[in-house]
Amino acid sequence: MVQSRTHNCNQLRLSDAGQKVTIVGWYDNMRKVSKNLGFLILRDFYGVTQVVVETEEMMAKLNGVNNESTLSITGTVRERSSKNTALPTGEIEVVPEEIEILGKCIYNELPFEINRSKEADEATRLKYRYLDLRNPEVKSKIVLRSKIVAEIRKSMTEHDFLEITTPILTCSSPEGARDYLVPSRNHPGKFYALPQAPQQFKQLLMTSGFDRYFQVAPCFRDEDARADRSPGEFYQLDMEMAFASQEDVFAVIEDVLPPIFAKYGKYQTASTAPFARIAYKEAMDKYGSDKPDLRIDLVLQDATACMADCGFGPFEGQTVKAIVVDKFNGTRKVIDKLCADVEVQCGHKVFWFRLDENGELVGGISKFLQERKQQVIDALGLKNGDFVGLSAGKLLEAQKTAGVLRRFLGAICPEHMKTECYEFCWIVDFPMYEIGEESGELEFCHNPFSMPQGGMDALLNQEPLDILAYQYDLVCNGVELSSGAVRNHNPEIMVKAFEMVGLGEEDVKAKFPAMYNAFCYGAPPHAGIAPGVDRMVMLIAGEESIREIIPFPMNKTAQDVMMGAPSTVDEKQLKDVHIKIDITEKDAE
RNA sequence: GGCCCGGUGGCUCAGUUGGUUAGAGCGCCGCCCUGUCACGGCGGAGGUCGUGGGUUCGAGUCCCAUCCGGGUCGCCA
Repeated sequence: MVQSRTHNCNQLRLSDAGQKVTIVGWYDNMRKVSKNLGFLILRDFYGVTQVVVETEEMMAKLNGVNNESTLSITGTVRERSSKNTALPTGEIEVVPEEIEILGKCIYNELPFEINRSKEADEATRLKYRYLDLRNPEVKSKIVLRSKIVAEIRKSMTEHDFLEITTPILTCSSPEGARDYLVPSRNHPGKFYALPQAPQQFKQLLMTSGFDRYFQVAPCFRDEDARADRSPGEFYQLDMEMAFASQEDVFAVIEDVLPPIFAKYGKYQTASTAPFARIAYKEAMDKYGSDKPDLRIDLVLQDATACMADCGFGPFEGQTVKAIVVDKFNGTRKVIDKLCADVEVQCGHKVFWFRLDENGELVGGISKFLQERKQQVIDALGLKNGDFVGLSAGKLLEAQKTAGVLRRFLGAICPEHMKTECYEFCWIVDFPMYEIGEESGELEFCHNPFSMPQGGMDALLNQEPLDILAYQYDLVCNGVELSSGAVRNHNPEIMVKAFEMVGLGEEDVKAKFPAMYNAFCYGAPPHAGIAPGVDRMVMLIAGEESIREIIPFPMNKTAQDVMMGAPSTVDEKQLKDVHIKIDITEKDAE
């Protein structure tokens, strides 16, 4: 019978000296200083404790025991003769009387050293994730995630929201991302789908009379991964409020999130209510992005007029955007790298020149501007020493390119970027419709369920491209955390909104039957949002890769290399669900 | 699917213009060491240089193809 532990490995202090204790944990390592003297470090979830092995008998018990085996050690706490102030338990050690091996590690060499697992190849880390997670530094991010999620639940509950779960097996939705499909045994040829988000269910909850709903909701989308986007599945803080406006939603988020960011974050300060509200159009114009990083104080200017017909080919007939940067003295090498980085990132070239300390236009494209020097200086408000970065193209292209340039400039100009804080903002007033790039026809810009600003009147009387939606994004430090909207709860306006893009009542009914029908029975106006939990934890933890904050992440190609998913299944299983595998030669390659 | 970066002992990486026997740190194994805490000292094992083909007297290095990993664009209403 194993003696149960009396203390964890981060608990014993000098005041415990003389006590008989039992501690358990992993054999972290042993510093062996002589034949019969060694210092064994025992590690558990809570910390480490030193065990001094100083007898032949105890040393013999550890002979042949590999690192990472689990041990139970019973002994007496003793004051150390040489203390380690860096450790909470550094003033004491345990003198063992009994050593029991609880779980052998049969390998004397591991895929990577536990305390340096973050340096190992990522595929290896994922395959041996259970070893990777033994690294206290890696484990701490999962602990952090747990604390953040607990705090979110607590705060949402205090704001009178109810956590309600919604189905994981539901039906495929006709728009959006690719679905994960689940074949049905009882209904041959039919499929469930895993929800891309609980969108329709939460709106149905509102229609059912629930007033404030939230859920830490798993969402499934079969799309390719990014550093900040896990493939397959992710979590949202999904919430919805009945009889609520855009401002009601903002108020809840502005109350719930900043304290959590400030409490657990890498940075201790976060925006307070109210967050900046920036219209979509203004964001594109000033920041060249619909997810601007407000820590950077640089803004875009329009330089189309003052660059017109200057003879520089790439500007010919294009919109030109400029970013003026003072106190930037990057060398030619730094500027070249900046331009190259932007081009790699967005595929478009950027250009530059400088107004030097003597008031001369120098560098980059300056020779095209000498004749109109004063005009350029006046138009852009240049001072001696200013650097000017430029982008060109159709309006949106020029804006986006300059937006990327702005981000890179922020990263290399410490004077222009606050780093130790979380800057939130709302992007509001998204257009309801846009002209589709491929179709050339009017399409929904975002979510077809959003309420157009001005309601039916706007749909009937405004230019379609001028109609704005009650649609908003939450952005923090240049990361899009969430989209949300005031929903369209009025079946008539919904049908009209669909008619604008060449669809009609039948399409609404076909695509969203439950929601459409429900709204015909008296629906409350409602609004909501769903900030991504993974991205929030990533920002709070200050991690660059989303895999660091997910307990068991998949790799870039949506495989779980530890479990071997996805995997083949046997014929019987396929037969049960009426599935025949049809792999073409091309697929098999 | 496009583009970029990478793949060399268990781990991290170096490897010059193509040139003899492919190196280092960590880890592992053995011996020594009575207060270590990134312990130290001495010795040792461990490599088809992702895979296949080509150029060459000679390829880790050059060329072609391919696989794998990461990043990015597309995609993610």
